[in-house]
Amino acid sequence: MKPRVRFAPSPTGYLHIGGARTALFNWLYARHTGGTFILRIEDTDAARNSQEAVDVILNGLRWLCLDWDEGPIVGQASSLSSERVSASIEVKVPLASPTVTGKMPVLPCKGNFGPYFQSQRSEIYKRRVQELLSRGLAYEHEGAVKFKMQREPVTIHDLVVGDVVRKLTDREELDPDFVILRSDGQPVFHFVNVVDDLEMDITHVIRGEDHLSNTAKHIALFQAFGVKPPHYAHIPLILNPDGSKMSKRDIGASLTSYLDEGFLPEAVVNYLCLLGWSPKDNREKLSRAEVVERFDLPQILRHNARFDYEKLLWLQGEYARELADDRFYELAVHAFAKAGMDTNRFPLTYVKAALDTCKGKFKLFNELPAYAGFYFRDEFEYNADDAKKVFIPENKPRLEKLRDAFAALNAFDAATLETALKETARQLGVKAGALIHPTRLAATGNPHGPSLYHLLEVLGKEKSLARIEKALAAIG
RNA sequence: GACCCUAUGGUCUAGCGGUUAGGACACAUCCCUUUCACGGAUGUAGCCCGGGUUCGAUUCCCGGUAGGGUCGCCA
Repeated sequence: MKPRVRFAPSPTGYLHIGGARTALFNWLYARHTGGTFILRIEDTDAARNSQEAVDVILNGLRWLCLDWDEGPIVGQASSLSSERVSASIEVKVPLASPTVTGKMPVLPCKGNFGPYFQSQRSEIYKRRVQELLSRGLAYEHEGAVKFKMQREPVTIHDLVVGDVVRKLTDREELDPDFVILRSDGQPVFHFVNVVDDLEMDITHVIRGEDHLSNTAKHIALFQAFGVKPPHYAHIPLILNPDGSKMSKRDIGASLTSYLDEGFLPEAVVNYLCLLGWSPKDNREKLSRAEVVERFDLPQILRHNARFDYEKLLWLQGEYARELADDRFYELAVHAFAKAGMDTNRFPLTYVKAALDTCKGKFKLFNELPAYAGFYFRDEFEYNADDAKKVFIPENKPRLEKLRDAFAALNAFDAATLETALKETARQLGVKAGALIHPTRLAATGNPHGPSLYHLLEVLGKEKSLARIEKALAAIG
């Protein structure tokens, strides 16, 4: 029987990076085994539910290209533009318009085990509570319904951790029973979670280790219903760099923050794979297909891992460098637009030529406007520290001579510019650097950037000379 | 407090009853490039502590310590 695995987030308007990795591991296991990946929305907390909150989850998964076989159908109205989804990865999520009824998310779903929103499954839960009640396995208590928990230790057979014998804590020793139906009539998480897994024929539960202790309750519930519990795999948690628990308000805890910073989803996915899982052959950079092929539960590590932003950034650089041109342009244009720069005002060939000089030289797309903004605006500040160093009186006559040399040029391509600059330096009896640095600052305002000769070629003779002229005036 | 999980350089990890304990990120130095980035080379740095088993433990067992998790009418 093919595995049926699920990711069951609750819509809080926020998708934790750890939750994203849980989704990823579930997805990987389903794809590796040829099983079914199910997305179930645990929206029992009506107060927090909204279409937007559900969209955060759906869009987050779509961004990471984690497609699901059963669950809500994603609409085209998604706030995430499709161009941000890797072209190299087939997205199986069918597109359709979502229907929204009131405040509750009622997206059309696919799959034969629906509904996939817990808010629509109350009848099922009611029936299951009655079942336990009538069989004497649960009882009413102060308006709520409590489940008669066994007092003996429960053995959890975990695919990652191994056999765990969960004994009662001293509190549970006093009263091991727990509430399954609140006095307001709402069933609690432990109960709905088990009932849904049971009704949806879930075979593997892959979730964070924070659920390990509570698994005893879940197993007891399955047994009460006379059903064999699914296989459990508890994966280690993601910690802050300082080793503390990564909670909602910590930097980098939200998946959305990586999208906002201009990370590539393939870099995020690759990095997340490496956190708590290893291919064990010293390889780090792995394509999605390679991970799907190698991924399996026994290779999952047992200890928590700290989030290493620098390593993610390294992977980001790796993937950014080898982006296909079309996608690179799209992401770059998007980054400029986000920074308030409309590159559409410039000829497409100019934009592409400008971007070509930047490819592979920056990592995050959010860095791009600062890195290459000089291509798209003539007004910019000179880097103060660098200006102090290179906009000095003795450089003025040198820069004037270079301006004259450039002005005399017929061709204005990188090779010609390089020759002219080096020849000018030779005549001046100075190192090329004495001309390169002030010219770079004049043209871009920054001490760092694309290759000087190539950037001047893209800028063109007129703009290049104008900027040198302007710098000359600034030197005074 | 009780119960559970975990422990290899700063970080992510490979590994094994006998290894010069391997790789990656980061860091340092050098080369390339008169920017930055990339690439190349070199280097600093590690088996939590204490017992036990064993001819021999980083590896197996026990204890300690540390970190994390769970004990809700939150999910």
